Amino acid sequence: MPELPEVEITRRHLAQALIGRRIETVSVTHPRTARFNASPEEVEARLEGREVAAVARQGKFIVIRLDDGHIMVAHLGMSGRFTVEEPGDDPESHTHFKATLDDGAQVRFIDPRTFGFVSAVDEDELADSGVGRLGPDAWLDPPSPEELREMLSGRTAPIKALLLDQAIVAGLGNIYADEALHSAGVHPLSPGGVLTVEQAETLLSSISEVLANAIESGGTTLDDLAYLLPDGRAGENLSNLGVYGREGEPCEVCGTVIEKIVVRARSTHFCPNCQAPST
DNA sequence: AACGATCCCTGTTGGC
DNA sequence: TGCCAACAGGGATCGT
Repeated sequence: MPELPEVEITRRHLAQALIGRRIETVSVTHPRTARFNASPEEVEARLEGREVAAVARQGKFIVIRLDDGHIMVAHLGMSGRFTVEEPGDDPESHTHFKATLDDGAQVRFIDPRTFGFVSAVDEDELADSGVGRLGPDAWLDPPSPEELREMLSGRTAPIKALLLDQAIVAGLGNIYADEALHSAGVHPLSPGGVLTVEQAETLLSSISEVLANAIESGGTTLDDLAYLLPDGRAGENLSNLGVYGREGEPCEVCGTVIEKIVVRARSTHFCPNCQAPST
C-alpha cells in the first residue's frame, strides 16, 4: 500500500518528468478520479496548457504547482500508481488519467480500486482538499517529542489509531505505523495519552528510521503488486519489515511469535514481548 | 471534541 | 473444481 515512502519515490519520479514541462492534453476517464467539486472535464481544462512549476508532497498527497496558480492534487489511495510512458504504448487496464507533455512523454494514473484521485484546485480550494487537514509531515517536518506528547495528551484512543490519524502526523499508513511501534517497543493498544516523553522520543526516532530505510530500499511492494518502482520493478523494503504481514512467525529480535489483532478496522501486527503493554 | 463504526472499491484469497 | 464470501485499507462521514 502506498504510504509516505512510496509517495515520496513517486514524487521524485513525477518531478523529473514534469518540472518545466507544458501539459498539452489531458484525459480523465473515471468519474471518481476527479475530486473536490471538479468534474473530469474541469480537471482537464484546468491542466491543459499549463507549465509545471513544482512537485511537492505533503503526507501522502502529491501537490503539483502550475504556472497559473492552479494546483494539481493527487493521492494514490490503496492501489494508485503513476507511470511515465510513450503515448503509443497500450495503457494498462484501470488507467483513469493521461497527460501528454510537450516533450512527448505521457503521464498516466492507474488505480483499480479507485480510492486514489487526480484533481485540480485553485489556491482557495486547497485547504478543503484534504491537504488542509494534515498535521506535520512525518519525514520532512516531524514534531519534537514534546510537541508529539502535547498532541497525544488526554487522548484515550490506541496509539496505533492515532498514528494513522493524518491530522496528528501525516504520512504513516498501516505498514509503517506497525513497524514504527515495533521498533520503538510500544504496544499498539497503549492509549496515546500515557506515552512518556522518552517513549515519544523513541517513537519519533523509530518513525524516521523506518521511513528512511523504506525510501532507501525503494518502498514496500506486497504480493498484490499494487506498488511498483517507476521502472516497474518491485521495491525491496518487504525484507526490512519486522512485524507487518508476519503474524505467526517468530520476531527477529526476540523469537516471540508475532500476533495480529484488529484496531479501528485495520490489521495490526506486533510482538507481545518487544511491545509489552505499559503497566 | 473524541472515538468508533461504516462506507467506498475491486483483485485476490480461503473455505466449503 | 468451482463458487462466493471475506479480506485488504486511506480517508470521509456519521452517530454516539
